[in-house]
Amino acid sequence: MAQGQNRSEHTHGLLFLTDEQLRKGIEAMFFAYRGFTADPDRILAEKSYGRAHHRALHFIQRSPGTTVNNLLSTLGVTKQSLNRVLRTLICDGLVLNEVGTKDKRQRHLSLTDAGRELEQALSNAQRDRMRTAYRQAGAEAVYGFCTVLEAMMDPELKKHYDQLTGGDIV
Amino acid sequence: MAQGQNRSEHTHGLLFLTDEQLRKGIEAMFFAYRGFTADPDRILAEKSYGRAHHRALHFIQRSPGTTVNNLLSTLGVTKQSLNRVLRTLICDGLVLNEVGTKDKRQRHLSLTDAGRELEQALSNAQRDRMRTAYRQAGAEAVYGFCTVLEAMMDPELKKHYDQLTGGDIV
DNA sequence: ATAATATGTCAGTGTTGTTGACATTCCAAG
DNA sequence: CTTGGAATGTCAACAACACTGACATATTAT
Repeated sequence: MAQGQNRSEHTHGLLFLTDEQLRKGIEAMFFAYRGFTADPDRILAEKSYGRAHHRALHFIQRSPGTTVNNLLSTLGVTKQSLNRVLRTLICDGLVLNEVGTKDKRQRHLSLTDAGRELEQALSNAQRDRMRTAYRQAGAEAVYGFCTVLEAMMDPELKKHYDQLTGGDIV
Repeated sequence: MAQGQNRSEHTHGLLFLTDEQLRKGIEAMFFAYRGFTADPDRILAEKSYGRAHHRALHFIQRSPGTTVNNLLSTLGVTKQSLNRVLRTLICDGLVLNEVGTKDKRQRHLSLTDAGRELEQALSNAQRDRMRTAYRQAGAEAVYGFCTVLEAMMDPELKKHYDQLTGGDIV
């Protein structure tokens, strides 16, 4: 089968890649990322929130009780930038900010019911497109998709990714 | 939560996808895109350009002589936003702006030698990471990577993508 | 006691996107 | 030939979201 041929190239350790092939991958990333954010963006625009709010909600949902510092290094932004977003989310009653019990300097972040509701709406929109794309492409393609994306990450960000996803494949 | 899923489900034509699996793909996209733009961003920062300049240079290089309108719909931004970027690139002598011969309303955009030089530097940085990731992941994974990304695009953007890449695989 | 850590906040700046309004140039249809 | 519309350029104002730098406040660690 064709797969065997492809794999044999891989076992030789040398994948012949033209600039055209690489350029195509670059453009695929560009166009796909637009689609990736399009659906949540529409919901966010209604509530006059932005992508930064979505990201904060997502990672707080993913790690309830996380600290500000941890969220900072996951998102890779400055505390001033994150603070602007967090302040509005806390004021709007979407995020809870609780003083740590062990270390009272820390603030533990979690979602309120309203926060969970919005996060769900955003995630559902994004997952719907993801699910459709996955089904259209097939399981093997999905496996390859994640493998390449993981290989593209900066090591520092890969750590956060592995920590969140548990390190297992797809 | 269910952990019994494997590729065999693909043969059934129905991919069973948990929210966890989809969430993982979403996070992979987020973290990978950061890596995807990191290297060009460093070069751009030195020259006090931004990502928008990179995108303009890329697509002008890709379709020399393209019109402003075509570039607009490829990039998916307003003409005012693009114009700000184009103006600096033209003033800095990186982009040529020539009145159309057939239709003199149109402006045909192309890169100067200096423009090509910067575009090459940016593209090389981005392709290097892409190449490394491709080699690390293998040919099959690359095929799947592109397949899923293509399935994620909005139909309108997919047209531009197909037009640029010629529609052939990887 | 002092230093370091975790967090919050203020002020300023830059890039990149948005709308809205308006001028110019030019093609094409009446 | 006039008129409508398309393609382009530009001005102004504004918002989101990133940055830096400086400073304040608890709290913990040494």
